Order: sequence, then structure tokens, then C-alpha cells
Amino acid sequence: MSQVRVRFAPSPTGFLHIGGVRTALFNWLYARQQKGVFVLRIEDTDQSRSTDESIQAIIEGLKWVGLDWDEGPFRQTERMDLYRSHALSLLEKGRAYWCVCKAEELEARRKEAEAKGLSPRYDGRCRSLGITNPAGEAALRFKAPQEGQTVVDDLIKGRIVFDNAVLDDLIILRSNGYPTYNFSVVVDDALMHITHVVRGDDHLTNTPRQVPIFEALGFPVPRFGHLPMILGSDKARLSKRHGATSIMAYKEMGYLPDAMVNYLVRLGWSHGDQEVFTRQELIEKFSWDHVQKSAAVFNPEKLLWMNAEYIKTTEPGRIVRELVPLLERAGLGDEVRTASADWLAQLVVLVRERAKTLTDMVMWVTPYFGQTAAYDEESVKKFLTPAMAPILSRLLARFEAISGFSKAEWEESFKRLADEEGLKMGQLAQPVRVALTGRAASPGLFEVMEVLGRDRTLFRLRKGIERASGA
RNA sequence: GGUCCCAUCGUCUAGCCUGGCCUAGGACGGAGCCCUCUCAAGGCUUAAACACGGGUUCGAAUCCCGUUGGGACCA
Repeated sequence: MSQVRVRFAPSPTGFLHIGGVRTALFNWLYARQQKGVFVLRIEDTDQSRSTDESIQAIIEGLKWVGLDWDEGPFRQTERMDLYRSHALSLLEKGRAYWCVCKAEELEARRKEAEAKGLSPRYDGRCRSLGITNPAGEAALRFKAPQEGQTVVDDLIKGRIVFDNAVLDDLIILRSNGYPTYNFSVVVDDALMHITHVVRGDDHLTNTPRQVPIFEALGFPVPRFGHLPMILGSDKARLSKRHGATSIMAYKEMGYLPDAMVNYLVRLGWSHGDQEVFTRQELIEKFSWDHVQKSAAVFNPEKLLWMNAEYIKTTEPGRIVRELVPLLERAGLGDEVRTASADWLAQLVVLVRERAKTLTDMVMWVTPYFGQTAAYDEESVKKFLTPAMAPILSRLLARFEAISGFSKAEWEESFKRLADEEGLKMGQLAQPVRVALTGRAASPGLFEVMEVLGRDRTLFRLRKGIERASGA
């Protein structure tokens, strides 16, 4: 058994799409599992729509989700000679012919055929003309088989039979000298020795057109696999209307690449009831026969849940690394630089089960930087009332009386005071919470104090008392 | 129009190949309860699906045929 070689072959006409990432992911998983080779190929034959920025976006996106390729990126525009020479070799072999039909004529005949209720395929009128040296504009057409069947044993859909009688002689080289999509793909896949062509469902009907070309060229025909599409909530093909579709948009929104990969792989693939997989597990457990045949609706809520799972379980240090750039962007650069790695990790642990995204986390983590907390006015009004001031002062006095900081000790002291004042825990906790964090919602009070440390806890408590009694 | 693909809770899916263990399981989301210093997280409970119609069979979500409905491609 020869080595598995798979490829991801996007066309660079915009950002890297979620669907593209999933196609790449399935190929990548299979390559890694089979100790095979993952090739990246840029299908930029359509030069009018291809841009260098898009190529960068593809590379950037794949890197972000950690899908590394072993060969490439190859660009079709650098391989034009190959397509031309192989097209001409088909001509020599008598498997292709020059067609001098004009575009307008073809269009007219197509309409006519359609009007008669016939299928609008090329009628093959140049097929037997045997043109050797076309005078004017001419395209090269492939002599497609006209009888028999083309059978594709699809990795995902199973056995599919196509009648060759419905195939027409498709153009492989346009009159301008450029190869057509169906031809360049075949040449590339053949020359790159791709063993498994795994791509979107939308290419399924291209397959019976491509298989005879492999054969005519004398190349082995690869296995094919067609992945179902990803749909939006309205079951239409996923598009901007459904929200973000660019993979990098998810980075911007604070998603973790591992969460993204985990969510995407579960969109169409399953392993019993398991939802969360390490990357190693995915590589080991992935299999084509558990890939769903039908299209799947992209569900942002489940992705969000998945991301929260990863935020909760990923090693804090790694979260810190992802978070720091976002904190810098939020204007906390100086504070972050003076903070220790351990403290930042502690901070992540403090808020991690409340944050569903890294962007979320920035919001949760902000109050713990700096000497003072920014007050949320509504919370202040509600909890830092003049009536609370004397009680908070007594709390401050007790805390000050304890040298050093011990969570257990401070908590005990806090509860005793609440008890003596005839207050429920919550009645005392909320004002303190606002004093310490500026907000009415936060992690557990004593964990907050621990992260703040003794000095800042006391400082913020004093500030809170000032605020409650005066201003 | 032709060819091809697809069809289990709102969504992702298990089960289908190798019929009975399925009064159809899990997950997200929803509802409710519990926990609780707030917000979360967590725990428990709950509603919710085999597209339809025929066959085959003692028995069908599972096999076969058809219908319907989606989708892709070719233009």
C-alpha cells in the first residue's frame, strides 16, 4: 500500500471560509492518521478573481487552526506549462480535438436544445472534423466516453454510478490558452500523486468528468470523498448573512483554535457520543465511514459552548498567552507587563468559568488590574449606600487587624461581622464586591481578595467606604 | 430541464451496512429544580425526532420500491 497523499486546494477568492477549514481539517486528520502527506495547493487559475491577499488569508487561517502542510503551497498559475503539455498530449493520443465553434454559436445551439427539451450539452460537431492546425480561435475539447458507466466508490457516499451517455466533450484548454478547472485539477492531482481527493459535495458531479481524463492521461485514478456542505440556520449555504464565515473572524471574537477544530470536526463526523476530543484523539479516531452524508447547519451556540469548555480546561498558561495581546489592545499593556506570569494564570483561573470567549475574558479580568476599580454607577447606587459605610468601616478595621492575608481567616472574620451586624451574607457581600471590583457580579469574594492581595483589597475597601459615605 | 446526492428531537448527532437489546441514546439550546455572597459553573429533572406511502419479514428507524421535500452540478 503506497503512502496516503491528500490535498487541500482552495481558490484564493476571499478569506478562508469555515467550510474550507473543515475540508482541510478532514484531509489533514487523515494524512496525520495514515502517516501520509498533506499538500496545499492554491487554485488560482481564475486570475480575475484571485488575489495575493486571499492566499495570505488561507495560509494565515490554516496556521491559526494548526493545520500544517507538508508540501506546497503550490500555485496553479506557476504550472501552466504542465496543463498545456498534457492537454496537447491528449490531442496527440487522439483523446482530444480542436473545436472551432464560436461561443455565440454554442450559446444559440444550447438554447435551441433547451427549447426542444433536450439536455443543453455540446453536440460534438467538431469531434470528427480532425482539425490539426486551427486557423483562428480554437479550444481543445476532451473526447469523453459516450457509452458505458463511470463508477465512483466514494469514501463517504458509497458507490455512485454515472451514465457516460450524459457526459459531453468538455473544453480542457480554452481558446486563450488557459486550462479549465476540471482539467487542471486532474493534472495536478495526478502529478502530485494524490491518492484521496476529498473535497466538498459541490464537486460530486465533476467527478465523472474527471475520472476519464485521469484514464486518458494514463494516470491511476485516486479515491474520491465528498464532504457534505455546511449550511446556515435557514438551511441555505453558509454565507455572510449568517454572521461570520471567515475563520479569522473567530479568532477576532476570542475563540480558541482547538475549540474551533473540535466544533468543526463534530459538524459532520462523530465517534459515538463523544463531544470533546484532543487533537491526538481526533487523529486516532477519525474515520471516513463516520462522516455524515447530509449537510449540516452551523450552530454558533454550540460553538460558543465548545469554546467555553476549552477555556475551562485548557492549561491557564496557554490561555494567558492568547489573552495577553487582547489585554494590550484593551489598553492594559503596562499593567500586563508588570504582572507576573503566575499571577496572570491565577487570574485566568479566577474568571475562566464565567468567560465563554477570550473577548469575554478581557471584560471579566479588567477589574483586577490597577490600583483602583472602575465603578459601575448603577451598582454603586444600589450597594455602596451611606447606610453601609459604617459597616464597611468595621469590616476594614477587622481586616486591618489581621496581619497578612489568609483567605480562610478573612472569610471567617467577614462572616462573623455579618453575623454580628445581623446581615445575611449577601447583604454584606454585594457592597464589598462593588467596592473591590466596581461591579455587582464577580467571582467568589474571597477568591477576588486573594487575587487582589491584601494591600489592594484594603485600599479598594477604603475607596469604597469613601464613596459610600460621601460623594 | 437533465444528472447526481441527501432525509432521526429546533440544531449537531448515536443507532442503519450485520433487522429484534430502540417504550430511539448523547450533546447544544429551551423549561424547571437544587447548590449559592453576586454572576457564572456544576448537579438533577423535563419537553422535543425515525418526512410520507407501500412492500419484504414473526418483527423495520434499520432492507426494497415509490412519493414528497431539500441540495449540488451542468448551463
